[in-house]
Amino acid sequence: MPELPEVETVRRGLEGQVLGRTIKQVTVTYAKMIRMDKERFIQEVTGQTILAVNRRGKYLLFDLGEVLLISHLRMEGKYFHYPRQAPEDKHAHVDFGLDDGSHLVYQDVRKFGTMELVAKKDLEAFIASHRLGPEPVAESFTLDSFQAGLKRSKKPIKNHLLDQSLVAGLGNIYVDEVLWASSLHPERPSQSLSQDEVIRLRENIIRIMALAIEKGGSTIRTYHNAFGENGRMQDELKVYGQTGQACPRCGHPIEKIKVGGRGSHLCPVCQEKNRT
DNA sequence: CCCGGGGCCTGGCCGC
DNA sequence: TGCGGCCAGGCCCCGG
Repeated sequence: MPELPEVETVRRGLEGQVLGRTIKQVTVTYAKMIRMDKERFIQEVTGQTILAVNRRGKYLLFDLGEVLLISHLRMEGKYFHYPRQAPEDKHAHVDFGLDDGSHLVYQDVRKFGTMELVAKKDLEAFIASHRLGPEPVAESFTLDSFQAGLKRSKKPIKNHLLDQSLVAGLGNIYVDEVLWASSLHPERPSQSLSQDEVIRLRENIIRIMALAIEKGGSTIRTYHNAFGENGRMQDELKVYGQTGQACPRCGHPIEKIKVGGRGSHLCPVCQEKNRT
């Protein structure tokens, strides 16, 4: 489940392998993941050079000059880069043949990932239409806008952080981690947070996302080697996947509950629900 | 407007 | 052992 740190790790890997390469040929074997006409996608991508590999939230942005190829890995999407022909793989859905004879392959067991082309000038509109909040860095993710967004909503804080609108990039793992670090119960209504709690939460989001990027992301369930799957952040996780283990802060066993239909790990003592 | 639930997918796991 | 059923989960869409 790639979240922002894992996508950033993938981005860095891709940058090292395909930057400056020209796409000579594209093969799409699962058309539904291309969110536009498949033939038009192939036609527009073929012959373009990868000028940069950027990222916004959990989206990868391949800069092809006039257009951006926007790729979302969703749950299990992965990129593989082969120096020659790619091996047969029933989970490989898109194959980009590059001008040095190498192949960049998108592989996705669950077929949830998406690819689309967006004109570079329409990037801001794309971001706005997807209600994508700021990157979780201090300069972009301001206390004022975060606080204002929380004040307007009764939504449980966990659901609110997952919807990407207040801040981009958090998924189920890192939301559980930042809420634990902030001693906040995931079901606390957004608007019930005190100013001190909002300040702490924001700082923990910025800190934990930066740490996770530095650690190369988390490797939770490895099926194969791929970009971004050599992470070390899993060793730093305090609550995610730690059901029954002692809370590192108070020693009470970590519990797993459902919040908004999602598995949520928490310490019921440190993250008491009925607090200010 | 908000919220909840279903759909998209498939492999792994559980229980019988 | 085999198999049915359920779960995981980001995001979108629909209905209330």
